[in-house]
Amino acid sequence: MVKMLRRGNSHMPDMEEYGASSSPGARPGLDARFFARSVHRVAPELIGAVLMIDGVGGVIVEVEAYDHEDPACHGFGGRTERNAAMFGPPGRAYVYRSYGIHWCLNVVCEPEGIASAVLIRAIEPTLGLEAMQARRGLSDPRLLCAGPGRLCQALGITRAHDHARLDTSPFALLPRAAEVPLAVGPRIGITKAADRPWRYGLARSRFLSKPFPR
DNA sequence: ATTTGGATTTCCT
DNA sequence: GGAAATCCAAATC
Repeated sequence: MVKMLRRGNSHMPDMEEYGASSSPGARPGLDARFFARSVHRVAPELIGAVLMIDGVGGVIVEVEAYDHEDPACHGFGGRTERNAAMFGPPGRAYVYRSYGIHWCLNVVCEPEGIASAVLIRAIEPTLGLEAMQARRGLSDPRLLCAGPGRLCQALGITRAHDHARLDTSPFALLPRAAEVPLAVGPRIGITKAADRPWRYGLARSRFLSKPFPR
């Protein structure tokens, strides 16, 4: 399924309103106010945004939403040491260890105390390609950041970034510049609440972790 | 093209 | 002890 995301409508303020972390001459980044809303509104708006760490990164092409009433959400069963960031302020990173091997990056949403987050699942690598290729031991751009574990390896994201703000150094997060064709479908790799269509992607992108069913 | 097993942390029963 | 928001390579269809 493909539809166009509109930039502004009567229910939702324009994304330009949310920028606060501006520096002279730079487009304002997405800050805590942008993320202090329903995770189901935030997630699709992240498609097309640019994520960087120390200048390395690219365009977000795939995310998934996890809300506080969602059995698949890590915060659903209450706070633990691992998921503590999900219960903290919005706009921060929640980084967890997946299958004992990989790191996965989320951005915390909703007002503080409501455990929800957007899992960043894939980006199109555009900035600092050589750094990403070196960390991944791969050259094929299509495989560099196509998956939550892969993109964390490419960007050098680890537990050290858990709780970090995404609107200040070393991170930067810029809103998408224009409308994007959006794909929607069920989330990947979960067993609980697997039917909920809360995976969003840039339609027909070659940099997705998997194509969207059509 | 699709399936399988191994690597290994964190949390829950 | 076992499952999990994963990835990779090897084997088999």
